[in-house]
Amino acid sequence: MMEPSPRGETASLILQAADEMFGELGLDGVSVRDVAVRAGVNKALVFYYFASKEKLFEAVLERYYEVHRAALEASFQSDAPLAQRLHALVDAYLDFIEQHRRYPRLVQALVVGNPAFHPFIQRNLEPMFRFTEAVLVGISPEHGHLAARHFFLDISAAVINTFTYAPVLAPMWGGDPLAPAALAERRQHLHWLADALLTGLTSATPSPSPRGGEGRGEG
Amino acid sequence: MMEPSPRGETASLILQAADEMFGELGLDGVSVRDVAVRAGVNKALVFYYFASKEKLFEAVLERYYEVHRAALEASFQSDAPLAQRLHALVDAYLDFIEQHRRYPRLVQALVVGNPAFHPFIQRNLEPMFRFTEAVLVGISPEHGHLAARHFFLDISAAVINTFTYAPVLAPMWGGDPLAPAALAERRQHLHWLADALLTGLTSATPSPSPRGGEGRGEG
DNA sequence: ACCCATCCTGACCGATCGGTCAAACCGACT
DNA sequence: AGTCGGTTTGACCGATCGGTCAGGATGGGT
Repeated sequence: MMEPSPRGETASLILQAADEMFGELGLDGVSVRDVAVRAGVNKALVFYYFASKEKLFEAVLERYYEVHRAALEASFQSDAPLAQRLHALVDAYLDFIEQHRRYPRLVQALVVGNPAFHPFIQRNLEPMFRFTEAVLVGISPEHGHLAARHFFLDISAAVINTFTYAPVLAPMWGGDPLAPAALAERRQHLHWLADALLTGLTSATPSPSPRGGEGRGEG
Repeated sequence: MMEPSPRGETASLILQAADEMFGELGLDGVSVRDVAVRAGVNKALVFYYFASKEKLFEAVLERYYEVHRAALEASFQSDAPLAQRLHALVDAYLDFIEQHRRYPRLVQALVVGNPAFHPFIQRNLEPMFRFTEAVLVGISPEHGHLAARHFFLDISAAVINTFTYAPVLAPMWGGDPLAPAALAERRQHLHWLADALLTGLTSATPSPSPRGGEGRGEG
């Protein structure tokens, strides 16, 4: 180990350390000192390469967002049947998170955290939103309670909360919800969920209220 | 309302201030000094009534959990049709959060935050989990990808993420997703979602794979 | 040799944090 | 009058935080 740090890699050492620590302990759970120590690097170097702790955090996230976006787009085949495209979308999401377990905690913490990050999140989330929206174009109405945006929210919530809630759900789940077998079952369920939504959508008659007497309208 | 003072007047002043501030800025975004100032009270009094900042945070959450649990249970009518019971459950969840807008941010931040809180969350979440599970008993198999636990996760995720993601979704949503009209639409969608899941469940044949060739099976 | 830009260091800063403490306050009871 | 328990105060603590700075190394170009 005479030359542990090949030149020019300092920034990525810091980025990697920040990735690991932020993903486990959150933005406020980690100090710049911690990151520097983990990276085996002087603390001042963190500020040399990244303007601030927040910028470092964003740099970590930006990397994830890029890969995530690419994974979603790669799953897209415009000529495949709709159900298959939806399954592919769910799989792409699941696969990506399985390979980047720290990602969901990072984004979730970011969303409920400092509002100063919201523009950053929006900038990165919007492409994925538009993309998922496009999959349902033609099948889902543009407005109303069956619009694509609702399904984007349903599905991404079901996927991401699988991971963020896993640690607290474990006792009720009867074992770790992120164990391979449990995760495979969850994937199966999410496929089933996509099918159920699709069936509901395609068989939906234009008649507005399928069931009587529970209109709760706007307040 | 939300329970009177647990002890004297001062303690509930602190609790109320902590509620407001934690709900907006999270555990780490608020200092004990901030809470004391907001409550118009000496900082040392916070530690006099609550052992630590974390205990104060838990006290805030515990109050919410109690009301939430009560709201869910109140929505339960064992003799009503299943679909109606599910709608009532969704409505109870939505109504509760609408009336306590800070709650979802609090729990979400708690889940992705310090793991030391996990036992606390589990203690409070489990009753609601068991309760929701009971609604589907008989209709949902005990094991496998259609077990009740999956639906608990799907629905609670769809409901809670409606609120936690609202601020970042606004630009894509075309307006505030928490505006009364948007929220009413979301409620309609969630009812539709519950119906779609129920339809899928009741019409499900015992045959395991409804569609060929994409088994990603258990690992 | 010199320069210069990049990379790196360790010491340092002011601010803020959660938490403690001894003392003071205060109404009720004897 | 005294005193006693619950309540309140302000000063204080050590630790840690994000961030800065002056200057030391290093290496390639001239």
